[in-house]
Amino acid sequence: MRILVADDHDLVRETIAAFLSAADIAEVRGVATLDAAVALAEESGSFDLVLLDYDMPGMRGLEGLARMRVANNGRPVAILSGTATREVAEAALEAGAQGFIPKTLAARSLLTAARFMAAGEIYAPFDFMNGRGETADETLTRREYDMLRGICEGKSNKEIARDHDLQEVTVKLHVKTLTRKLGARNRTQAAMIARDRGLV
Amino acid sequence: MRILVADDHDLVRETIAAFLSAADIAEVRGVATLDAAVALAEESGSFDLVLLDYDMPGMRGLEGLARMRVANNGRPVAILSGTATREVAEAALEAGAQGFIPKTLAARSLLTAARFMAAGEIYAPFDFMNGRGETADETLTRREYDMLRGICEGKSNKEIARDHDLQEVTVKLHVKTLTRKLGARNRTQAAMIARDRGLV
DNA sequence: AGGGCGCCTATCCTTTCGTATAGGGCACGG
DNA sequence: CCGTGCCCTATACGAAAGGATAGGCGCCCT
Repeated sequence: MRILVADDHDLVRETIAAFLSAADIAEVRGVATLDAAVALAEESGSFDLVLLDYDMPGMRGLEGLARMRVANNGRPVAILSGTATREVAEAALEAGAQGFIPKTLAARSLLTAARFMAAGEIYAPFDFMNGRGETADETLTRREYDMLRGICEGKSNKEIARDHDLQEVTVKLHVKTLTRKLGARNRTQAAMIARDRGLV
Repeated sequence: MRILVADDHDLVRETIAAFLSAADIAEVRGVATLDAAVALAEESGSFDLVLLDYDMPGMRGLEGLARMRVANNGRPVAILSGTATREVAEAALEAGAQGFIPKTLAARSLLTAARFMAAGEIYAPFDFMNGRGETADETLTRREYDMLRGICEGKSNKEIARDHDLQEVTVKLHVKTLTRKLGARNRTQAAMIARDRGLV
């Protein structure tokens, strides 16, 4: 079985690829952009399953899904995301995705899901689709990402403000909202969560 | 020549891998955990050289070295570290490592060292082995590790104090010293450094 | 045209963090 | 026995962080 993992976050991609390789998956390839994924599929033949990160250079929402489906000769393409909402998941399935994989999914489940989708079935985790699983509409804005980067570098609000030519209060505002969105209690935990999810 | 780079820090791993690839190394693989490294070696055959980060999930000190040596069919496995002391380097060589690579090593030297080790020679940088290279006596005490764990979980000093039946001031004291030892400016940066080095 | 959203700012206030200084206790090794 | 290192505590103070409330501006979309 040949699987292609397309994710711009190294850690995620490498880990997933390594895990699938460690299972009985014969060939696992990894790329970091949609263009690379499309090119690889066109050049080396279609894959039994393609896992596409929703937030990846070139994706433009679900436009990238359509391109990939063509490039993969209509064979299974699933969306992978750590942040996207349930609405996005539904839209993805609507648009012909073979499944939707939240990055919070347990590794074992991923393997099951991968086999399932490669076999032509549509996979969507139940509790995610029914709101119970991390509604996660908590997508960060550009500014919030800026603040988050600063936090992860151990900077103070004042420094972050200076770096981006803002007032300290404004930084505090963004920091407050982004920590809420990440489900963190304070900046430190937000930094750790960001690190875990590769948001930095 | 096939080389495997196992390091949980994305940037380091990718950089080393890219550099080796850019040289005349035929195949360079990268993984982020010891388990992935072992699995890959067992599945895809042994490597001419494996570079193992000393601070990486699953390593448990030099236990991981032994596992990897078995998984790689006794072929060269070297230890890679940005923090470990000279004592660790010596212990690693004692335990059968093919070499010890401080991350401060120049890129060119790395290439030389890699070829050297792949050829079966034992590599250990002279000035590192003789004390001049980063004594790194900045080793944390038990208590400081306790505090660090709390910090990484996003807890407040007060909570950490309660968890360990201490006064808040005491926690502050330890936090201050450990952040100094780690070269961090504040708890958040200390948490990130702890993560990067796998101290948690 | 109005509503929603992202964004910026302001004031005010409380809590937490970080640092400094100054002790006492305990264990270990020279 | 005394130094050294680790640990705990106390008081105190300035600096950050965090939270609440309120308002203004620009943009997009229906």
